[in-house]
Amino acid sequence: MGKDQKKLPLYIQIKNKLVSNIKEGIWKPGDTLPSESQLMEQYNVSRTTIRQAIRDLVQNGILETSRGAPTKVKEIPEDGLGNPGVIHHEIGTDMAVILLRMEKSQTHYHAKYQLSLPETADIFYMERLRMADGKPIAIQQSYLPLAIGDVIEQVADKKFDFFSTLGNHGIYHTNIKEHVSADNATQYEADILGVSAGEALITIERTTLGIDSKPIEYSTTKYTTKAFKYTIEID
Amino acid sequence: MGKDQKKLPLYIQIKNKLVSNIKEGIWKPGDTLPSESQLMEQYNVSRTTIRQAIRDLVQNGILETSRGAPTKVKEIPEDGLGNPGVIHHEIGTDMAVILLRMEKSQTHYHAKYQLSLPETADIFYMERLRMADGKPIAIQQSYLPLAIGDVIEQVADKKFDFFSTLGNHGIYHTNIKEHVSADNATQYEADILGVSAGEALITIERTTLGIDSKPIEYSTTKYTTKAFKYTIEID
DNA sequence: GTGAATTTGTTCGTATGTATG
DNA sequence: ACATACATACGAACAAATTCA
Repeated sequence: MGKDQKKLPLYIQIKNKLVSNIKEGIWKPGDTLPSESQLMEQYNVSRTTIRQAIRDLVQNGILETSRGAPTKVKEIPEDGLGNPGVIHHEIGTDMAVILLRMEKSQTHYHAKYQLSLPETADIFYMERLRMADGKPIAIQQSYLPLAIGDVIEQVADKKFDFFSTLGNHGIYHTNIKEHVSADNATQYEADILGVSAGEALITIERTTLGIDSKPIEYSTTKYTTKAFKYTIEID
Repeated sequence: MGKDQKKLPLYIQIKNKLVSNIKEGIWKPGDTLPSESQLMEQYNVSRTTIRQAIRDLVQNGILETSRGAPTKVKEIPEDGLGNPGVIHHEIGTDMAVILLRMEKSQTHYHAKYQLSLPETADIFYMERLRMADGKPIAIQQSYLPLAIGDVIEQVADKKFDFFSTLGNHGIYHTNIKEHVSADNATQYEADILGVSAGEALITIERTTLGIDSKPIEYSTTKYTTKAFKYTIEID
């Protein structure tokens, strides 16, 4: 790790140490952190400093505090993105996913650009059909760096949403950028999704950054409008 | 104002007082606040308390601080929503708006519900065509409480985005909820927007809350996909 | 279920660092 | 260069919620 830490404010240094502990899996989602007094001793700083670091991380959605109870590493909600403010809601009760294609590829240059990977790099590619109650609701194409792909390869056909899996491996996301657009379904898409050709679909193009600000996922998902709600709430 | 303030934490009370000053126009966007020491004297609290109140409001996007310089009321960016994270980008250089309809109405019960208004209340209704470089890009229907409507009535056919106007009248928004969906254009919409019937449109349904958590705007906007980008970024 | 210990939340005071004007 | 303003950091005390013997 960079030793430029020396010039950074103390509370930032503490913040980095806490995040490291989470990234290295020493503290997992749901785990409780040492109390503020213990952290004061451990890092030899005042309570003010500890609290400021923790406050920032709570604000970042990494930690969770409540009066009287120990501070916890925030759980990644199952089948949720865990990104405060944006709510994807796929409508249905029995959610499943069908793996259409999965490969390590050298093409997909467009995706490599989004993932800040060199053109020579291999990339993990995945096409999946998202289902609700036995009916298709979306086609999703995901592109991942190989290191990340290895982690979710085993759950690609099981986990509806794989961010929780990543979290369990200490891979967190701090920044998500989504671009929303609308398209008319092609005949191919219409056939797969069971709608009429030309029907309006919602397309979501997503780039997810990890804690170190490097991309960990790029995906394009086309949803049928009937089974999908997209809501943004900002405070 | 409610006198339940007595039981609230001091810094919350301070926060409310600061917000009041802004809402009442005593401090306008761009104005500088009194220094922290002055506020300490004025409200007879410690610097910690003042700073905690200010920190919250900075986080809320109401205030703006920088080292060495006085704290300011944040400006509302012209033609921007000012809501960190969500970026609407209407593509074009010469933006204009055409007022199609404007009235005080007693119907539109659906909108009254969204605005938390009683069914007996009058409502301000407005339908506008948003243009870029002389070509239509969206149809927008806005519903506002009468008090708000009066403020923007004079600029309805001039201001492309009226949030800055509201800000100048001390009306701020702190919470925005948007629902994004896709529709196929009806013949009527297609004619107005100059596209083919059935073409995919992006529909954005928006509810905006003021500082006091009461709705100040509800709108539905249908965009052509060619001239509109919707991006969300969350940290 | 009670009560004591623990833990986070709020608030004061003070001192020093650093950027602005 | 200087005064002013916000940023960081220390220490201390009490309040309020939770946890656990």
